[in-house]
Amino acid sequence: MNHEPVLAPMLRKLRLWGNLDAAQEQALLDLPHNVVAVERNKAVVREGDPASQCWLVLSGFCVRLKYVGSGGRQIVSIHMKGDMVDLQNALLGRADHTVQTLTACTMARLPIQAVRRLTDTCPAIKDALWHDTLVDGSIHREWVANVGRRDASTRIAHLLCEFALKLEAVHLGEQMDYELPMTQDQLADATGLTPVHVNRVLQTLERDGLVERATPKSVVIGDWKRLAAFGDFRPDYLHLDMAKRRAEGR
Amino acid sequence: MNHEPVLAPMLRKLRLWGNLDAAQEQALLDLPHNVVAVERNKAVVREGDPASQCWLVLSGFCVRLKYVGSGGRQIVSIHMKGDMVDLQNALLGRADHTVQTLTACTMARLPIQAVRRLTDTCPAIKDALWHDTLVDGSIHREWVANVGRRDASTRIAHLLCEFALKLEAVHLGEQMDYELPMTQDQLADATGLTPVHVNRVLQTLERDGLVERATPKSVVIGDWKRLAAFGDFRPDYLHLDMAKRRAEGR
DNA sequence: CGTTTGGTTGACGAAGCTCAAAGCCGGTGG
DNA sequence: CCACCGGCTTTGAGCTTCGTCAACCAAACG
Repeated sequence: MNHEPVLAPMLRKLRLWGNLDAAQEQALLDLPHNVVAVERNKAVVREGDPASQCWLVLSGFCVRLKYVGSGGRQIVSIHMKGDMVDLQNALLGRADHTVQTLTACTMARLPIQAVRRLTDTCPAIKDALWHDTLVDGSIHREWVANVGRRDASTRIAHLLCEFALKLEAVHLGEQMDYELPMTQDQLADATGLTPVHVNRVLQTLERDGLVERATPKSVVIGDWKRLAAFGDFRPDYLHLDMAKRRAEGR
Repeated sequence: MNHEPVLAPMLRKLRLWGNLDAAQEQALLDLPHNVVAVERNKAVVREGDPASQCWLVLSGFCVRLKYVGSGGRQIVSIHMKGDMVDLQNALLGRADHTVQTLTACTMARLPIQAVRRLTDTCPAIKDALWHDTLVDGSIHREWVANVGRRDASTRIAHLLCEFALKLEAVHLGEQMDYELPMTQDQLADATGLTPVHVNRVLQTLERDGLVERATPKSVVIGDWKRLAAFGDFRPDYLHLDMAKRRAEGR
């Protein structure tokens, strides 16, 4: 059987943002890289580090996060297969946030100069990557609103919806029933809450029939429409056309 | 005397992000545009609208914000002279957030196709604009952390610091003493708090000698270092080199 | 089997929210 | 010049949501 190129997941993601011709796609796949196995809960980039590498997630899940003075941590985004998780840091030259794995991951490390060389010779690729960072920004804005203006249960429901939809976009299948790769501690760091409170909120969500949880980490969304409504989730900010269809469709 | 070109403030900002040669700078200044006077508290772009124009702030202040289901509003960023306040919406094609003035503003409206045409013919300009959107993303991440993980007074102090530093970057002067162009309502929308609570926090900040407020809106930062420490403000996320010097320097 | 990691529970406390009223301008019109 | 008005700020009292602390539990793993 025919092995898929290592960097194919990145390509699949970038295709969402624009059309690339065969030569451009090949150039992307030919980017120099090493594949690295990273264990769970490891920081691959630390806030403040000079950043010269760009990390691409091939399998597993990771997050970007920031520490605040009081010792708290705030997760600012969650990433999965195909995400170039550190393009921002690498292009800006110095990491303004930490990148950490949630689960064991396989990641590809691309030297940023090679990426730059490619974007400089190929405008379509530069556009795709730019677009990717723009969508990233849109998601950040939604998170500011989520954390700033929604109450705990709405906030968590919203996060569960976003995660489900992103999973689906990557796997190109239905993901209304998935494993959330985060502990309640980490969920708390993503929502600006306490682990204890996250625990209680999850219980009420379950009691209200909005999710089922066979094991602590498994999430089954019984009624997508109801959860999305409860979580004030309108997927436009993901700028995923597929997302839009789905949210209305089911 | 020699009139400055209308779009000069944009140029001044973009120069922070990279070197442009004279021809490139001229091309930017020559972008087609109309100048519009916008009164206070007017939305120039609404969430959900198709976005085909890009707005540039020439004078005054404006914000980007999102509405949530419960009726709340969350301001996601604050903008001033020289900021291309709607590049993100315009490039993504549909507005994922609202753009609204805080004060009366003069703004320039650029057709996004013209901007695209320019970036397509001139990679250096595309890079500068890309960089601008990347810094924007970095600021968003800091806001997620600010709103998610800092308590009310730290959060407000942080915002005051960010504002002071951005003012300074634009005006190229000292801005430890400025007019905050926001009501306490708006400050609340930017920090995810209630107006009432913002009011009380401002009073404690004043009582503790961290700021002085001759009139409600005027802010005088007596001791920059102390306010920055209190507000957990480390300016690296602004990716403004000047900012760094200043924060340590005084 | 112990140990570790994460989840669950309870009692209590505090930060911040709500509601409502009152004060304080700066502007406008009589 | 004064009275009124509207937008903003300030204050108070009571309440809710969420945080803290501390213990206990359950599954996973060596």
